[in-house]
Amino acid sequence: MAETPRERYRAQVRAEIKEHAWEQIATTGASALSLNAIAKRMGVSGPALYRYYAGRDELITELIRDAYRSLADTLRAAAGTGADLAALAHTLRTWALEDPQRYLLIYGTPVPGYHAPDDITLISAETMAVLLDACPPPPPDRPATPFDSHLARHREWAGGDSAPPATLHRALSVWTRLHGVLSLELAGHFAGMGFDPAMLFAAELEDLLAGA
Amino acid sequence: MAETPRERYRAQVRAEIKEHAWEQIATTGASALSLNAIAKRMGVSGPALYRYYAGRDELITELIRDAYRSLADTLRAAAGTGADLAALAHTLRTWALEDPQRYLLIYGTPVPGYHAPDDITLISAETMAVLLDACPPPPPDRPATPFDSHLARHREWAGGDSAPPATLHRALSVWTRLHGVLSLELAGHFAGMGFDPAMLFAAELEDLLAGA
DNA sequence: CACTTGTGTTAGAAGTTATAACTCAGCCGT
DNA sequence: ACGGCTGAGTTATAACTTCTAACACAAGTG
Repeated sequence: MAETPRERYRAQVRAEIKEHAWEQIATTGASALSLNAIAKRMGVSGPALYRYYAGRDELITELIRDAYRSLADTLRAAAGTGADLAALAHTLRTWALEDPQRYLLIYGTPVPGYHAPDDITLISAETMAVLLDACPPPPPDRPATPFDSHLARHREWAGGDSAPPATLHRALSVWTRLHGVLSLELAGHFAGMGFDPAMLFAAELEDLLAGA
Repeated sequence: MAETPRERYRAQVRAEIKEHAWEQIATTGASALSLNAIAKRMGVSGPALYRYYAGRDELITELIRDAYRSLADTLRAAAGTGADLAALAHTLRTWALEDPQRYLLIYGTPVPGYHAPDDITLISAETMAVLLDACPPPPPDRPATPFDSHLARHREWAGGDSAPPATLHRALSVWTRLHGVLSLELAGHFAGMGFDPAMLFAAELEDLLAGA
């Protein structure tokens, strides 16, 4: 390693910038993130930040990477302590509610032109792998659905994993259903409806577990 | 009515502005929508647009309103021709794929400070009402889930509708599950996975119909 | 101890939203 | 039909934004 003092300082400043960026994103949203405002809060002048990030896009990309990383680590840590699918779902929801804008930075509206770097899609795959491992194998008596057979032939995804198509299907259902409830909750679409989103989340989860 | 020529012209220009706005949103996303760019494309100078919209926020609010309106009208029209829940789901998906950014303008990442005007939430309720009407009543033998009983006591939502809690629950499941698949598809999260999102959508829908 | 490297500075270009002041064309009532 | 008011479009300006360029200087490096 041999960290020079300058590298150490550089890393520290980069981290500080990201910290302020998260703070700002949490209050004003990612689209309104301003390098200038961050600089002002750090007591330096605008262009100074360009020594550390090539531009706004690179900073946001780094934040997205960190968000993916945080989610993957959180879920993997939970799985490591023997959490089952239900506990994993709860971990996901807690992580999302902890910082809604962080969740939405990953799963929210994408910028049309933007393409994530390859390493980010790798981290995303890691998250899916944790989810996949937590999905119990399907009972052997259940007939394969059309989507199952489709998955058997089309799975560039999870190449290393030897899970049967029905399990892949299940993981996808878990993912999309939990995301469906979570994203609508975070976006405030349940606001005027009176019920507790946590209970809808629990109901959907219950349904998923019963179906296994 | 008695439309004066000026009112007529004003309405026409407002419509033209929105048209260009949609075009721009489709290609660059809502966050990058620029009044200046619209003005340039219309051959007028920047501040001219402020005669028609008080600012960027008002224009976007109007676009959001139109998006909700379009979705509600589309679904209601489909329901009017006797479409069942499956057909309605297909209509929703078609509408979303037709202009992904329009869907995401409604259901994507919200701006933290933003609160939609009341009339918009009314249109949203209209959409939910269509969905609710298409949900078949639950078989009477099924026991109420915890969420069902929760809904029975907490439903500021759908006050006029006399649907039983189990039907409300079903409508919420339909909404959140279809949205889960759709939003991840539109955001490109299924990109590298190889399978056809339409088939996952169909599988989720099938599951919903079977559960009824 | 001198030198190179990198950090922060100011200046400035090219954008953006938005307001103010002004010109002028077109509608409207007399 | 004609004068006046209303409102549309203009330019100028302020206050922002991202980002580049040129410069000063402090710090680590040999």
